[in-house]
Amino acid sequence: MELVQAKLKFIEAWGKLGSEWGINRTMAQVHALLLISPEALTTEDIMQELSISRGNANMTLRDLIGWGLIEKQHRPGERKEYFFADKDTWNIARQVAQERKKRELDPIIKLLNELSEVEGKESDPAYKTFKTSVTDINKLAKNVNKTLETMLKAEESWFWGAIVKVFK
Amino acid sequence: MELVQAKLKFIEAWGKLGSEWGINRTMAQVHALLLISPEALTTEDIMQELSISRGNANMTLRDLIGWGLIEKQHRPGERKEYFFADKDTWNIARQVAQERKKRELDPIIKLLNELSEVEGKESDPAYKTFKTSVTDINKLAKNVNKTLETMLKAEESWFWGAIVKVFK
DNA sequence: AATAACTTTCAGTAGTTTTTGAAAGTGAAG
DNA sequence: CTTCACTTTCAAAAACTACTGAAAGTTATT
Repeated sequence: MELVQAKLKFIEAWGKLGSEWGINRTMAQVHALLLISPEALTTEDIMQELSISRGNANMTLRDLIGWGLIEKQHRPGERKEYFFADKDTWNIARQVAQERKKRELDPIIKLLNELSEVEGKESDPAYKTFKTSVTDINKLAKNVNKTLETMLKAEESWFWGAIVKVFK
Repeated sequence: MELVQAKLKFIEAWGKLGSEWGINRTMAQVHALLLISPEALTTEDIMQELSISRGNANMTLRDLIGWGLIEKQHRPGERKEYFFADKDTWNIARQVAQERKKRELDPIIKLLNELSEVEGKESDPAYKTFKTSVTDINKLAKNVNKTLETMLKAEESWFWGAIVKVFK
């Protein structure tokens, strides 16, 4: 396969994957573009490569910075801003995991803890079923949380080494 | 907290979580409703509880069956169909993991393998950066894949036991 | 074979999210 | 203090996704 087509395929696939995970397609595509680009790019470059508007490019870049996935670069003597992506895949995975944990897992754990406190009679089937479901989901959520926390702190090689050791 | 409000909160939260993960909000809410319901429910019940249309309820229930999260139940002497959710949280997690793996991870691994084959000169920075990114993501994806496969086969207690043992 | 009890479909509508592009903002340099 | 080179904002439009409800379809019962 040619590099040019391969790049297009990669950008497209990354965009699709993003949108399946609740991440805006354009954001994922801009990220993909920067990931495979050896040089930092300007807003103009990105607009051209992906055929998107200035406004869209600007917002998307801001969001990516918010997720900790890309950074601004300034070059001496130039007023333009350049953007480049962290190329370390493990960092990317951690960044994304951290952001989603904060936005999604943490609030749901908080809620589940509250819902565990609901009051009712053991003899009421509606109560019993509710309580059991909530308690079980809570346990699962806490295990996921613990594992994520370990991952966030861990080095890649150690993490997968440990996992593989147990699961082989 | 009262059971009635707690149920509403749970359904709302589950719906929100679903939509953040690319799962239709209504589908997640119907699932939540069935999860905390001790009895199997009819389409009619679900329409009423969640104030949704017949068409929506029907499509959503079909999708949930497709995900392996709920089942139809027939009662002797009745023509109505009843629906109930698998209440085992670990099964739910596995079902969802399996479905998403099949739809998302498997295709991306296939593509990454293809993209690893791209040809070019080592001296071309565009080529080198592309290749490195793709190779790294590929490695990560394969590790995730392996872990998921283990999870899909595993018993809950064994799985978390193993994880906790390593990460404590 | 007619009715009744239900389920499924789908064209149109409503609601949500994303994108555009022009205008406003910013601040460095002359 | 004005211009210039850029960045940011945001209202309106477009694109996308989800939902409705009436009509068509299905199957059990009489």
